[in-house]
Amino acid sequence: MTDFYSINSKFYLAVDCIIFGFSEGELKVLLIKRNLEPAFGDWSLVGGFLKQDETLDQAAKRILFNLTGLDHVFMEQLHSFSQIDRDPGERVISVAYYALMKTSDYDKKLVTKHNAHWIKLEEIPKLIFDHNEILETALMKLRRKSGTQPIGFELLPKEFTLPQLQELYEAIFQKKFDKRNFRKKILTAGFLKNLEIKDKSNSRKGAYLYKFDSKKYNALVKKGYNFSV
Amino acid sequence: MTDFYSINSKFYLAVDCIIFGFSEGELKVLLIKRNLEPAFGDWSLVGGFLKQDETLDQAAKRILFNLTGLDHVFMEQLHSFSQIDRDPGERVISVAYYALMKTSDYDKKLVTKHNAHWIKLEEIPKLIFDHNEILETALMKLRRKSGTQPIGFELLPKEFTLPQLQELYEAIFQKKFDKRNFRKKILTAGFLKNLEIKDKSNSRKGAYLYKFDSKKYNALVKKGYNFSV
DNA sequence: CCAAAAGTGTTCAGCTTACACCCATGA
DNA sequence: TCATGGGTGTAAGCTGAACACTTTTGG
Repeated sequence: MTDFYSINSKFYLAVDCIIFGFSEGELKVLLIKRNLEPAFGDWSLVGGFLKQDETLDQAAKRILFNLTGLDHVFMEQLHSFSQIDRDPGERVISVAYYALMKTSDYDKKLVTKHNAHWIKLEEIPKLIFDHNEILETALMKLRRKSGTQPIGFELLPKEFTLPQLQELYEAIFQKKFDKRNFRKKILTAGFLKNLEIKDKSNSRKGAYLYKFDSKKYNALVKKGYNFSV
Repeated sequence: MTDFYSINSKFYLAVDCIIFGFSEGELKVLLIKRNLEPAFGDWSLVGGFLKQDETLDQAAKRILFNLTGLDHVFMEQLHSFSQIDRDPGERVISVAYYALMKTSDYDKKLVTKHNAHWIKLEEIPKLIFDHNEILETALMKLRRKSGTQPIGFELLPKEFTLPQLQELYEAIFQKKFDKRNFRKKILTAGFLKNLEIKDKSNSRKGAYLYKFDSKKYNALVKKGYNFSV
């Protein structure tokens, strides 16, 4: 029985995570400056190896949790990378995941311990192996997906203002939107709830805080609605 | 050096292919009725194991070529499936690929030898392992992607008629389109070339043959065009 | 001459885009 | 009172959806 399998090769499986965040009006990625071999001192994505008793999804969750202390983060499988020499040490297949998180609530001690840093998209350094390519793939996916599904909200705090939301979409798509049109589209869609509280941290006048109402959104989707910016 | 890696586990990596075709107005999938162990007699996707000296893309190409004798088929990585017991014999991670091909030009001897059959979407049998789930994922991807990129043309012969094209999109999206609106949208897009030849195999009047002009299409895409039905 | 499929235009509604000024407030 | 960011409406153009009849031709 096992013979059928054992004529085949086995491979190391890495899980690498592209962790996106948004703060100070900028899209950022959580990157590691490695403090262990191999490639000591080089920059890389957050990653680890798949274990026998876990699925890829579980491995990705474990890796994210170990670094940030966060559970229940938006996370999705991206693509598997298998260039033969992508890791010069050994043949390793990497399954990439991307995550969207709120930069406010993660465990800073853990992140410091792993020597991880939030790096702006425009300031991404050379990463080890094919990690720059993986990151590029993730970014394309984020753009494509943000255009049709409201995943952007995963990057904002639970309560956010419309100017913040617009800033986020402008960071994702790298272009400016018209304030009035943007608000109109978002608000007429009907899945944002105005909390009637003003956030004055950014202006004297203050901007209303809103909350994403996923129940209303899901009801819309069932009726055939498709979010797009 | 190798120590760093060797504390980790290795895994079998399968590559499973969902091969879509279109004929007689129906979307079909090429499935294998297994004539070898394990699971003799059961239905499955086309698949194989990754080898040491090839990438996943190469493995997928090899598997497709061995079955159909075709090279240069549209093919894309879909997703990796890693449920621990998905294959009850051994732990196997499966990387799925989907392919779109013209059902006209494949090597029928090879296909017969592997006991493969074109099965209509509505008549998919119970498949081994999680292959039904994989197929379902592929179908969703095909629908999503056909909505924004002209991949449907991969399923038609090089020269095709507009009624054929419409039939294809109706099969993919499982709904009828208005003939006039469909033609208008496709033709005004400008990447179809009328060959001024009529195909009379389907009607006395005959329908004009068209060709997909990928140069024109790529030029459009560069200008920001986005295909959608 | 007729059955069967191919081909063809117009109208209306809703959506997207472009565009400029007033509002509220703390310092 | 003023500087700063937040908030608001309307008109024009474009796109998507609905809808029915004529054309061609082999048998």
